[in-house]
Amino acid sequence: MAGTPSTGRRERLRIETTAEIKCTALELMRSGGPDAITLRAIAREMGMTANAIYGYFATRDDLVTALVADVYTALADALDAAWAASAQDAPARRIQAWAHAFRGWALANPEGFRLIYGDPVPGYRAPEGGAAPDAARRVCVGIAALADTAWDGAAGAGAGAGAGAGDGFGWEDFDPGLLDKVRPAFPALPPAGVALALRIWGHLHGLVVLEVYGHLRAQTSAPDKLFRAELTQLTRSLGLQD
Amino acid sequence: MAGTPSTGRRERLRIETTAEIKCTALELMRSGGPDAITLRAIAREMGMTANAIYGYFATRDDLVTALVADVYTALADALDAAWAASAQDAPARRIQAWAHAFRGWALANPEGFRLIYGDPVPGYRAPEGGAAPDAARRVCVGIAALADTAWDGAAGAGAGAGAGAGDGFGWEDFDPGLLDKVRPAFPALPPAGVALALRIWGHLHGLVVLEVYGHLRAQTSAPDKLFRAELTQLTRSLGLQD
DNA sequence: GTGGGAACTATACGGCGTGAAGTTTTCCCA
DNA sequence: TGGGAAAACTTCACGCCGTATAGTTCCCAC
Repeated sequence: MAGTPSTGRRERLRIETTAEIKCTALELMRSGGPDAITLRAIAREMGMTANAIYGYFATRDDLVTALVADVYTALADALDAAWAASAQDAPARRIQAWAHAFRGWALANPEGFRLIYGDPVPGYRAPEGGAAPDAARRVCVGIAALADTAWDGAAGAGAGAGAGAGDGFGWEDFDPGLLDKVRPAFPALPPAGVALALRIWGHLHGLVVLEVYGHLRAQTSAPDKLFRAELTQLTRSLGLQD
Repeated sequence: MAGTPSTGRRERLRIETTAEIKCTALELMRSGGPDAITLRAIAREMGMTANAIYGYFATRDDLVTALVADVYTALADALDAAWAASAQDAPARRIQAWAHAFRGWALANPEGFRLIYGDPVPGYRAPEGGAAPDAARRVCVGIAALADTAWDGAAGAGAGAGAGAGDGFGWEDFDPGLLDKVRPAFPALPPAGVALALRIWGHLHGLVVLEVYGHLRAQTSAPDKLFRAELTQLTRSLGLQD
């Protein structure tokens, strides 16, 4: 009832204010794009002075970094949830469910998508470590699960077709931090499978980013049909029955 | 000798100054990213006042629009040149040459790539018409040429595999302005072929944009190998001999 | 109840896009 | 050849931004 007794009123307030700052920033982003994330605007919204925020984030970029981490984590959560929800389905359906969740999230949160994958805000450069790379790896592991499912569920020849272009890959081609998560989870997945995962990532990301940034809409009025065709072709090339 | 007599000294100077503004802006972009494109910085570099630029571009966004058009045109030129240079090669090699030209241009001009395909500059929103959409369509037509080559050079079954996922597309699914250029140039290409072109665009764009924005490098140390594998798989799935 | 530290404000600096007004330069025509 | 219009450019101003510094207020532990 008393909550964690180790945290006094002081730190609780601090945590709440920190959360409010991030929440306000996300609201501003949703209504005005990532560019609207402004210390002064946040402070205005919260009835504070811009400088007060410096008590919670050393710099504007630190705040943006925290937002990226939060949003990226939300995306990873959504993808994991979609994956888990389709646990009973056939491999092809699972992959399609995951991909639709990806596109759906991006279209529902275009500003968040730009924040994560685009140039978030004027001079922002992402720092080295932190929570955002973790979320990125979670997404990659999720795609590796797709690849593993394909490897598993495909006829031998089918998997060969999907992997055929992956010859020549070795574990040394990939980030150790990624492999630390991928290899234990999917022991049967060879290096070529990880390469396949990254290529699938590229396929889906490409179509979605073109759509979110409006480049696709200029050429076609049916991006959803295009995406569906892409998925059909993807599962087919992986040798999966749909 | 006298040049075009219809243009007096006045307009010639005007054109030169306009070019110098754009050139200076591109230099700033190359050295400091798209964010460095600043009226004041350009003016400083040129020994002028920031407001003087308003005599040439009504607004900063207008300048950015002009830059986007120029850079996009340069990209389209590079791609067309690569395509023309491989005219004697087999379809698979031509497609690979085009794709490598695309990735190569992006890696050589990452700032330009971000300018075209990302969030160029704080609050910038692309206008409706103009030269940039033209260049975009040129690129799309180039990819349609890829698809047409595949349609042409592939065995019937192979083309069927590539197009299999394209069933259900009609001409009404695509931008009339795009079709105006594509259909006369490639009369044999069905709607599914245009869909295939857009999907190929998505594939390549996805991998390249992930690489340019650093998301791929975090997961693999061999993005070039990945891209090559992608192309091998692409030509294979199109039923082309490499 | 008092000292210390955390939270916050006030003020300031330089940089940004942009508008209004004023000044200089250039060109064209009477 | 001179005068007036137009173009090119500068100056000043406004409100926005991130951020540094210094000062103020208030809560909590001793």
